Amino acid sequence: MATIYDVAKAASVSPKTVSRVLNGDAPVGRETRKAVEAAMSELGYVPSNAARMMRSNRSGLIGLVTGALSHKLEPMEPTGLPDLYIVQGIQKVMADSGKTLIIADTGGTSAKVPQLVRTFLQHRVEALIYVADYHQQVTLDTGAGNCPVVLVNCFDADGTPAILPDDERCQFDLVTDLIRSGHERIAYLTLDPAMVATELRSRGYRAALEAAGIPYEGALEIMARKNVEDDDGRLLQRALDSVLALDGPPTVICCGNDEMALRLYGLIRSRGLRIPEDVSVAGFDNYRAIAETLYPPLTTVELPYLAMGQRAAEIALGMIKGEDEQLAGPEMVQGPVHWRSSVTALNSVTKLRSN
Amino acid sequence: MATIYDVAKAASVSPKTVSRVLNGDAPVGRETRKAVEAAMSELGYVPSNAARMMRSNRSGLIGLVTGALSHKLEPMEPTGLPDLYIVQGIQKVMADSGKTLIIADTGGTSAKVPQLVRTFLQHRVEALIYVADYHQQVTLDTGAGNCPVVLVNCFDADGTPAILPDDERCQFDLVTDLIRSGHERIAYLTLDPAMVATELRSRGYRAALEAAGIPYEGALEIMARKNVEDDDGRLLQRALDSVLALDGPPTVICCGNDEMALRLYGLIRSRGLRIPEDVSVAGFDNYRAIAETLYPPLTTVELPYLAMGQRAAEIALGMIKGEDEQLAGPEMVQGPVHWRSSVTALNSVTKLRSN
DNA sequence: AGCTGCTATGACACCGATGTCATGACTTCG
DNA sequence: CGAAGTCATGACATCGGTGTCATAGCAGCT
Repeated sequence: MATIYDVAKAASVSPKTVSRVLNGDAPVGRETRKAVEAAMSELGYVPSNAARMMRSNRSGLIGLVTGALSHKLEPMEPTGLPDLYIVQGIQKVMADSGKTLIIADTGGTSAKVPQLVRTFLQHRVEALIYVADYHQQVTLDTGAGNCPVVLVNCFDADGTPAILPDDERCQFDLVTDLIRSGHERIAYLTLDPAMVATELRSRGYRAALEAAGIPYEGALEIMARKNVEDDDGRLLQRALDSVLALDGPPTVICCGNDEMALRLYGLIRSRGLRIPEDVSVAGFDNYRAIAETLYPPLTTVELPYLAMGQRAAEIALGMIKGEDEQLAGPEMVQGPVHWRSSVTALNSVTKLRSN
Repeated sequence: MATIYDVAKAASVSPKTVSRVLNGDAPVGRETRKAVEAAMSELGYVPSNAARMMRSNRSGLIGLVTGALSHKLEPMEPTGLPDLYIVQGIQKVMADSGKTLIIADTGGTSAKVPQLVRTFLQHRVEALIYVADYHQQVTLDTGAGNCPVVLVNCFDADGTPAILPDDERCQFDLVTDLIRSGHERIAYLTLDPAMVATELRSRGYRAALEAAGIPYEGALEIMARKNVEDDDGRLLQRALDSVLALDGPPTVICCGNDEMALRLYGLIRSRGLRIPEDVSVAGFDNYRAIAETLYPPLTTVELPYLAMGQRAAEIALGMIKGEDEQLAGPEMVQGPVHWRSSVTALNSVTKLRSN
């Protein structure tokens, strides 16, 4: 591979002059510049980042640790593919600011993390971003670096800067919209209560009811999914039958996520009911392959994974520049409700929030 | 950040000895080694890959260009998220062999590719892998490098090593299994014929019929999806009605992909038909969030994206080592049929291929 | 004793860029 | 016309490791 010296020789100038042409940090004569540029393209010269980095101490690299790419191998992924959207958001912001992303995957075992972090430090990454596959608490061993760290979709006990989805607020918004459109009997089939998100969304559900003056009824909120292998949908069936058998059956059923809603479509129809004429359905996640493809399309709320990634990247960039933004705790991000035809309006509301 | 010199001073040895401890390329005295190791952990020393790379000319980096992370922003992605599985497969193999992946995203515009490749070359990647988001022909401007290149899910005119899904064979296997289970009237609702995969799968469909001695009937193979924005499912409705209205209606309907099958479930039921009692349905892709969640679960064929990624990574590693595997043309990879209950067996076949 | 061979270690150059300083030619101004 | 300032360029050191070669100490053999 051609070096700056080869170019210099070919153009009959000093290496330093070639450097100046490359970086434009000092004036270079018109003729000289031309000669150098000709020599560079002639030799197919590409500057070496390694050498450049040695002097400047700036790698231009951002390290990203994630389970995103591999957790889908597991049979029991709790949610969907949110982390991929997060990665996408990060990638976009970083690319726009000239940084290059290096990505490592935990492969599901967090034991590999220290090793991965070490590799990143060897490459002298300017910041480290850790993306979890679902909202959770983590204990990250950053390997004693003064390297900026940002957590996404997770948080730790040390107050490390973190970006989190506002599960509570999202569920609150969704349920509030349902209420506005005239629903009062609102069932909520939840995910595994061991998950942080489940608890938070539950709070949002209850808060929305309370805000509207609708009494909370325990029989309408049922756990319908456990993160264990032998749950092949029986929990969901039982939960559905349970709410349908109530004296005042729900007019709308909220699901823990869009996959559950997809399953529920089948179950509801196999009981001879129509969606949304007999019962409305709402999801969570805006997993578009499902929500937009289902018939009728699914009303759901979007967790703003892309935005979370972008925000995390911005914070990381800020920390690199030394702007001590002092994110004391986690920063919450919320997303819009997507109103689709799986929910009927029971009243004649003229205009719903339609973002 | 501590350097090898700091460590040397702290341990009262020469830098070279520290280097020897790090790499184990020459004998070091027991006491000396201990002292050096103590000094290293004391100072939190992490070797600089940049400096190391300068002498060895080995970056340990593999460049990956993809549209994977961003194409889902587009409203009209042709298939699903196959490329993510490919990336996952690559990542796994590379991590196992000690390479670090650096990933860049085209953001949907292939115009950015040369720029991205340049950045990779600056980082002196040892190989370049290009992953397309769906089976297609590309013209990749590798920027005049002698850097090994592997294409995945795409191919070019120059015979660059490429890994491709064997669409034809997969569709052939699926249809053959349908025939074995007693089906003879097999409809096939295809994707946009402008896509390479559509043509190949069509061939597989016809070949399977021919192999079984079943005459091909044009009315049973209908284009049901165009990659244009204004197709909101009307094509699919028309296609369905068209095959159902035939004199000999199909006993099973094959779909261009699992998303189409998901849509079809709704349409079939809205016409009062049951799945699979009245008509069976088969998909393509094994998009698990759909295929496994649908009720009844969807019979489909898996495109082995993960395996494709792994194979591509292995080939890239081989090329780095100089093993001129001389992949003249593209290498085809196939995947298994997943037999699920969306298809009834019309005869009493004792055992089906059940991989 | 003298030679060979092995172990443990250090001195020094080098990889490919860039920062610092020096230099020569030329312009501008008092 | 000489001093000061700008422009264009080059010499040289330096970043943090590693490859090459030299060297000192010591055991084993003849």
